[in-house]
This record gives sequence, C-alpha cells and structure tokens, in this order.
Amino acid sequence: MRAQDSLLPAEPSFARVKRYLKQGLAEQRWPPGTRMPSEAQLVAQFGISRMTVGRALKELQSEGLIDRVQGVGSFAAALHRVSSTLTIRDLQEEIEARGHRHRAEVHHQAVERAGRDLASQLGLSASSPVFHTRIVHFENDQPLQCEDRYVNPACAPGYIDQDFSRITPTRYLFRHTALWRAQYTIESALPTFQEARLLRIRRADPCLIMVRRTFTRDAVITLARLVHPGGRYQLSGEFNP
Amino acid sequence: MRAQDSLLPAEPSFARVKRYLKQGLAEQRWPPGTRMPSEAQLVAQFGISRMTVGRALKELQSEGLIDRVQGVGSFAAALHRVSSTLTIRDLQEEIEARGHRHRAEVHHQAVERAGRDLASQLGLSASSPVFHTRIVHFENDQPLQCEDRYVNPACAPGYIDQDFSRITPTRYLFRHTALWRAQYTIESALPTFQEARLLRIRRADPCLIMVRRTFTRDAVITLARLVHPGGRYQLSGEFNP
DNA sequence: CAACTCTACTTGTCTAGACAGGTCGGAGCA
DNA sequence: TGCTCCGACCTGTCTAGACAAGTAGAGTTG
Repeated sequence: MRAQDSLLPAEPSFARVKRYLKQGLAEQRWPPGTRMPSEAQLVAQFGISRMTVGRALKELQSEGLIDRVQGVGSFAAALHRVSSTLTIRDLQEEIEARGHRHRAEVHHQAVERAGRDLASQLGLSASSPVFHTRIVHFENDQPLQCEDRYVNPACAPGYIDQDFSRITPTRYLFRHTALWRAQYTIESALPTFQEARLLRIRRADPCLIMVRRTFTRDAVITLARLVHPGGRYQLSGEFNP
Repeated sequence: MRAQDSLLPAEPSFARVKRYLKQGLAEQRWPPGTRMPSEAQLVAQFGISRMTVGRALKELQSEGLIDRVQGVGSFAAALHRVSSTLTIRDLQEEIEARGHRHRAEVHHQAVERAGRDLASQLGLSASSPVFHTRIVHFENDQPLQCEDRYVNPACAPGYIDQDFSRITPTRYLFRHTALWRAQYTIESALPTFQEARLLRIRRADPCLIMVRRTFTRDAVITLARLVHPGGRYQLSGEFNP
C-alpha cells in the first residue's frame, strides 16, 4: 500500500511529516514567527488522517520547534533560546565512562546539629541532627571534586553508616531515596582554604562550583556543594533540534 | 458525561492517567525497573480508549520517566541521572527579564584573516576573512559579560555592518541565520589581562567562561567566548519529572 | 535434549469520524 | 462610527475499532 514496500521498514507517516516540516524550518521556508501549514492542509497534502498529522505537530511543539495556538494556527518558533539538556551524572560513572579509575577519600563523616541557615535550607528545625560528609573524588589519582554534603536523616537513615570509599553518596542516595526534583546553580569562585588543600591546588586557582539540592515529593533530601578545579573539569553539551 | 461537570475546565483524560502514573512512581509503587500497568489494563481501569492511554504513556516516555519495549511492556525508568534543560538565552533578554537595563560597548569590530586554528574551528581555509567583534555587556552599568566572537562571513554577510550597541550579536544571528546545532563548554578560569580590564575586575578574580559554537546544517556560523565575572553571574536550573 | 511452532500478550501505528473551545474578520445593525 | 453577532477556520481532545510487529513461554516434534 505505502510507497516503500521494500526490505527496510517503511518510515511511519507521522515521521515523514515531521521530517518534511523540520527540513522546511531548516531552510527557512517558514521564517521564525510566520504561519506554518495547518493540520487540514497537511492532511490533504499527505493523504493521512488528522490524528497522525496532529502527532507530528505535537512532537515538534514539545521539541520547541513550533508554537501552536488554539484557534489561530501553528507558527515557526523564534528559536531565540538555545536550550540543551544538561545531564548531571554520578561522578564515578562519568570517570569510568572515560575509562579512568575513580577513587574517593572520606575526610569527614559525622552527625551534626544544623545551624539556622542550613536547617532552613533542608526544611528542618534549627539544631536538629543532620548527616555531614566531606569526600574528595579522584580521577586517576588527580583530585577532581571536593564534595561537601548535608543529608536529611529522615530521607536516608542509613546514609551515615555507609563506606563512601566503596559507593558514592550520589549513587547511594539515588538507590535509596525517591528523587523527585532537583535544583542547581553553577558558578565560578575561589575555593576555601580547606578545599584548596584537599584538591591540592592554590587558593588563587578558580573553581567551578555547583550547588545542588534534591527533593522527594515533600522534603529536601540533600544539599551538596561540589567544587571542581577550574582547569580540570568542564561541563559540555550540545543542542540539536 | 465526565465526572467533572463544574466551572473549571475538566482535566483531560490523558492528563489524569499521567498524573496517576507519576504519583505512583513518586511513591515507588513501581520501583525502578519493574513492570508498570499495560495499556490494556489502564484502558479497563479508566474506561477510556487505547489512543488516550497511549498518549499518556508516550509522553511519560519522552519525559524519561518510563521505558517502553514493544512486545514486552512499560517499565519504571531507573532515573539514575539528573538531567535538566539548560537554557541559554540571549543575555539582553535575560537582563531585561529581570527588569534591569542592558547596555553594550563595542570595543572591536573588524574583518580579519583567520589563523590556522581559528580557520579549522570555523571550517574555513587558513587566512580566509572572518568577522571579529569584542563587546562588553552591562547590566545596570555593571559589566556582566565580555563577548569575543568570530563569525563566518558566508553565513551572515551583513554581520560586520551592524551597530551592536543596538542589537546583540546573538539576536542578530538568531534572526538572520538558520541555527541548526550548537555546542558549548562551560568552565572556570582566570580572565585574560584584557578581559579583566574590560570587565573592571582583577586578573585574579575567577570567571565563568562559556565557549559556544553554532552551526547551520552544513557550516559553522560562529565561535564565541563569553566571559562572566564569577561572583556576578551564575547558571541555574531545575529538574522536575 | 534441542529446535521449532503456535499462541497470548504487548507496544507501534493508523483511520475516519466526532465534539469542544478558541480566534478573527465581516455582515448587519444601532 | 461603533457595536454585536455569526460563520469560517484553527487546534485540543477523544472514540472504537484495525493491522503490524515484537517478545516470551508453552507445547510439539525430531
């Protein structure tokens, strides 16, 4: 029935429509902000049903390539944002994916009483107990990250008894808590005196610092400050519509 | 007909199914890797058609919350990566969204001959002409970004004649080229002598540096080095399944 | 025991309609 | 002129089926 009755599986209709529209967008056939063909036009052009055309358009919309307005039409997106998925992986996984060796040194592991600021960041009342670890992660014996982490005991009661030279905190928490939401900020700053010593860099060497908070549906699981020596670590990513 | 015949618009069926499944995932009713209800089961449970259930599952899959395998079933995703969409907006837009004033100082704007490295990064032959601009962006008269940019003349011939105190290079290029792909890396480092002077910071002040390359379908459009004073600029984002 | 077949179940894709709800411009009216 | 109303057109959602294609396990056969 369909054109392509050959060996390789025929391209689904909705994919054909998507490809047609993407191609046109790449060629500026519909410059940003202008009107694109309506569902009805595409139905007629491709000889397929509206559900199928609708699926193609809906997917393009969720990819951010077009904007759709009920009652008005579909429009080529301005594409004035370059957005890309920044994936934050477990550092151990990342190092091993590069074929390198990961090692962790635990410098601190204790139950402490939260100060006012920390307690409010974790959604606890002041001076309630929190778990605190400070761990340095090495890639092939070169220090790559200093991880200062506070954990809400209610979310991971077993946390404080782990041997973090064997399992990373990130991995442990992924396995034993129901992650629901995460927030992060990334900035550049100088390390503290202690961080510089642990990372074996000078205090004047700039660092990439990520502060991350993760949540279950109702509570804060953990607050982590991850400090990376500037020259040794970089985030990278790609955007491809 | 449907339960909710009230004032506020009823929640669409596919959204109800999504909410039900998300809730269950958050409560670990289906721990990572285990089997979730099949389409047929959800059809029976909610009394709706398979297309509608399928839409809910498809969207959860594209959000990375579940894995689906034809002939086998749907499974709760491992969720062992925190991934989030890092959106890189035009700086002027970002500043104005904060309700602040944007201003740009153009310090350099010329046609130059590309050196070997630069030429290869732009996909040009050595010593071909390239456009080069250096612009400092201010938020409320405080320098926020030093933008060093090389542009492929073939992609944006009019670039070099623009008045970049009136339109940012990012915005100009978005409007006049067909962006197809972008790559970036983010790292922390010290500014060059010149950058420190333009940003009115000391050479020892750490900076967040983003290097970005953008492409049309076939060629490199531009290579930009964006330097931000560490304390004044941070990337932030959120992940929410 | 190994290889094959058959069957039940799963997801993937698609159709031809339907109704709802939103937008916009023009016709007609005050 | 300014107003309202109506109809054309658009997207949003949904149904009740259909066939295709992949998987896994049970049963059969050599």
